[in-house]
Amino acid sequence: MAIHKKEAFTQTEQDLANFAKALSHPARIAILKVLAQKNECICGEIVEILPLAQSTVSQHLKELKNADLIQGTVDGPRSCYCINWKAFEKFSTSFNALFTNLKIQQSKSCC
Amino acid sequence: MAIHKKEAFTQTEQDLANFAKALSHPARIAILKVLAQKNECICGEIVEILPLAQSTVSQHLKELKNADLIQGTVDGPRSCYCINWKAFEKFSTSFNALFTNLKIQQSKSCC
DNA sequence: AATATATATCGCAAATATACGATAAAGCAT
DNA sequence: ATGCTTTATCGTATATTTGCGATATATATT
Repeated sequence: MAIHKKEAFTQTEQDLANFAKALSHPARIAILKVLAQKNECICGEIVEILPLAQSTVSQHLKELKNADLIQGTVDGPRSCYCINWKAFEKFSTSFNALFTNLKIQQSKSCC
Repeated sequence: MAIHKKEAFTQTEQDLANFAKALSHPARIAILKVLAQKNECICGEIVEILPLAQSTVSQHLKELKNADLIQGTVDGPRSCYCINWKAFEKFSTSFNALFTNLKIQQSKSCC
C-alpha cells in the first residue's frame, strides 16, 4: 500500500481497532485466558500450554504488552506476566459502548 | 511463516479472533457506525464519508461480509449494505462473555 | 444502441503479521 | 568462573493486509 490511512479516523475508532487487533489472534486470546486463570503467570508455563514455539509466544506476549493489555515483571531469569486490568477494563468498556451504540439504532435497518 | 497454527486453538478462540480481526481496522468500525445510523446504506454514501478510495471501501465491505457481520443486497446498479444483527448479537455476546470470564478471576492476579 | 452511473474485481506495490530456529542476555547453581 | 535455565531478540521465509488505479460488469437513462 502507499501510506497508512488509519490516522484519518477518529481516535476512538483507532483505539478500538488497536484493541481488536490485539485480540485478533487465537493465541493471544488463549494467553489472556491463561493469565486470568493462573496465579503464577510465568512465560514458560504459557509456552508449554500453547502449541507454538517459545519465540513465537514471546512475540505474542510482546504484542499484548505493546497494546497495554498485559504487564511483565522480571523474576530472576523468568518473566512474570499478568493482565493490566485497568487498561483491560477501559478497553472492554469502550467495546461494550460501541456494541450498545450500534444496537440502539437496530430498528432502522433497511435490509 | 511456515504454516498457520490457528487451527490448533479452540473453535471459540478462533471465532472470537476472527470477529476481532473484522473490527481491527478503524475503517471497518467507521463503516459499522455508518450502517447503524443510516436507513439507506448505499455503498456510495460510505465511500463519500470515508477517506478512502472506492475500491478500498469495497474491499473492507467484502471483509465485513466474509466475517458475516454485514449483508449486501443488490438494488439496481447500487449495493445496499446493512448490519447482520443476528450474527452481530452472537459475536458481541461471545465477546462480553470472554470479558466477563477473564474478569471473574481478577483478584488472583499476581502482579 | 450508446452513454452514464455504481460497484466489484484484478493487478500491483508496500507494509505487517505469523512462525520458527539460532543466538544473545541475564540470572542462578555448582 | 563455568555451566544451566529462562526469555528476548535477530534473521529469515512466507502469508496476509492495506491501498489504489484500472478495468469489468451490471443496471439505468436517453
